[in-house]
Amino acid sequence: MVNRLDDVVTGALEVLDAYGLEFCSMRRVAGHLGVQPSALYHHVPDKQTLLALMADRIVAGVSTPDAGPVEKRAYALCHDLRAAMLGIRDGADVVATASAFRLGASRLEAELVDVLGDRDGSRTLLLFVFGHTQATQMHRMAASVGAVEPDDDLDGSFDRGLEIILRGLC
Amino acid sequence: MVNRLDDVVTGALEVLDAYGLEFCSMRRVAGHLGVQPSALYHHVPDKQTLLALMADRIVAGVSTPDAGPVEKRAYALCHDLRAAMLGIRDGADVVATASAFRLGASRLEAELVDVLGDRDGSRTLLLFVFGHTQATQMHRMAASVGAVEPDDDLDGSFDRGLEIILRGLC
DNA sequence: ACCTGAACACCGTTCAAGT
DNA sequence: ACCTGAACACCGTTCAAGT
Repeated sequence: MVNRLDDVVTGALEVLDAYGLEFCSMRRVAGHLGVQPSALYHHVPDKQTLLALMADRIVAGVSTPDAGPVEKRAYALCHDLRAAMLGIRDGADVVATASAFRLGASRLEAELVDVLGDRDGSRTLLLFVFGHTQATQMHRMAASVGAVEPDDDLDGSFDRGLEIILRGLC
Repeated sequence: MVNRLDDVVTGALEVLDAYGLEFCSMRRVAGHLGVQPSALYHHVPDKQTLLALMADRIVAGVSTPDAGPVEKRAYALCHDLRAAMLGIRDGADVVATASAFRLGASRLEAELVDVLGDRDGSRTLLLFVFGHTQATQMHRMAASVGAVEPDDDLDGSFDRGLEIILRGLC
């Protein structure tokens, strides 16, 4: 079986969605691809790099609308980003961790700075989106296992947090 | 050698500060305490619980001043919390992860709700403090190894982010 | 270019047994 | 109450070698 780097990332995302980050090991990804664990190191120098590539793919379709009032554009980006991360198991964890590593240098942050014209404001907004989405995803997981009573207004809480920051920003 | 739960948490925090979260394994903590790995399970049901106890200890001294204008009290709490997490290697990671698990149910969030009278505002503020401090600590680690040019205004960036949220809140 | 097979130095956790 | 010793089922990564 022949794999390219793209196939490896795709396979890793399939394992992530099926088993969660905790069990998304190099050995499991290799098994899923029908290959020995060591074969992955032909495509990727280490696990951290693979996780960064997975994060890039998760947010690949997210971007800022290029028309409308500043506030609406920022709002739309944040909502898209949240949806993309919620679209795959543990997606928020994967993206947040990878992004923390290059804070100040991520595409999303650069786009937001472009829209808002405010470095610290963009960072504040992004950190909130990551943090809140991680908490949402964690809470949903815990609730689906019955470990906690479900919170039915996580989306509302996200919106209101977003509005607090945008209010302070504009 | 006889250990209590408190000694185990203390030992774990020493290992954390000396080697970082990545190498803060149950086996290493046990070794540090001069005990077999299995001995830890007499004190703690699993690693996750130990990490939660470590997080509690890291923020144990943090609390809201009970006088002054609302904004100053919230500001002081956030700064104290940040300082406590920065006071130990990977402290922000440990506290943020443990807190994400009980969002809505942590002592710090309850105190903040008391001061601000706003659930979503408190959550927004806390998520920012965790996210920004994690990024700060990560960046400092990377800079100290020469992997990245040091950013000399992380503290200023934190303050400005805090002000954006407090402005939107009051 | 892409992969195998074997090895190295680790993990978290369980469990019977000891004191 | 606190711990040992041994085991189980895993990790990430390296490296010589194969096609």
